[in-house]
Amino acid sequence: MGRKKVVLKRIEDKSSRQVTFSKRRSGLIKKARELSVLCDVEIALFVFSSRGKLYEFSSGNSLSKILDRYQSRFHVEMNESKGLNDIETQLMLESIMGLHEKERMLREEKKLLQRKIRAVQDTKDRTEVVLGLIKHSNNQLAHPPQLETLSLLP
Amino acid sequence: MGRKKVVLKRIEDKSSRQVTFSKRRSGLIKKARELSVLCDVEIALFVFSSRGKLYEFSSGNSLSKILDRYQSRFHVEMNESKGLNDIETQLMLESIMGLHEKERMLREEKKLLQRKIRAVQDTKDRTEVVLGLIKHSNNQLAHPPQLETLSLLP
DNA sequence: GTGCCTATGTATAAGCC
DNA sequence: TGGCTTATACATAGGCA
Repeated sequence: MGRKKVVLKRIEDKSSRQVTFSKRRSGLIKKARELSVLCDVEIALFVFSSRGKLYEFSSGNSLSKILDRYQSRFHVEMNESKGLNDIETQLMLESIMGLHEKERMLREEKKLLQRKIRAVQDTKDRTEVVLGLIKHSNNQLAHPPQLETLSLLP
Repeated sequence: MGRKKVVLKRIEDKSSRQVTFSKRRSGLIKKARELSVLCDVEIALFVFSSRGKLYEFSSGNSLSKILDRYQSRFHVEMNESKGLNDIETQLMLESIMGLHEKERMLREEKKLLQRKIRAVQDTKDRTEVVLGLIKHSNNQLAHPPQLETLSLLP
């Protein structure tokens, strides 16, 4: 799927290998998601970069429900100050908290972006209404509209 | 990739769903294998059919090695001496994984939204250029612009 | 269900910023 | 660096046997 036929062998050039990894990894995850949705099956996919970073996809219907339940129970336990004092466990907790915070912030950003889209769309719509009025008005007054430029409009 | 564009939604017809599952499952596994070879990375893929049958692919290293790596990403030792039992620790790790995935997906959504904003802004800009032309043209022809409506514009 | 066929939609190797 | 574009290779939906 590219300019050249690909040979199934480790790509030796580091840069090309990185680019291919990035492209194919996202393609693979996309296809995993499609398969899980189209065929209503559960899928778990783990991809580790050579530097150890993990990229994963999991459809987990039942799994995610279990996790949600687990997470809420987990927060309750936190509030009740159950004895979780092991240093590594603490680090893990902070990791979870940090991720929840990140998620919250990203959702905020998403809301703002969507609001912005609506705003821009609104002014665009109003502008087009005005254009419609102008066009109509020009026709009514039998002015041959010098407005071929209108064809520029989407 | 077929006679028709596919809609990302569960295929309701059982027979088609089964055929698609079979085709796409092998395609997915093939691509997972290609990625692992071309980019020299480790991959584990699990697909559960709706009847519970497991189809899996995992690159070179044994599954257990990959899972070990998955678990050790947060420097957590999976043993009884750490105060949490295996199930709880496992669930917590999976919870972290889920959050990472959420974060990734939110970032992607954000990118898409920003792209959308740019697109809408572009058509808006073009529309306003046209309006400018019209206004100019009307003035040139000494038509008192019946265009107070223009004040609606931002 | 199983396998091929082929038209068509997708993924992606290169290349250009 | 990462996005975007283009030409091509690939995957696969719908058919048919």
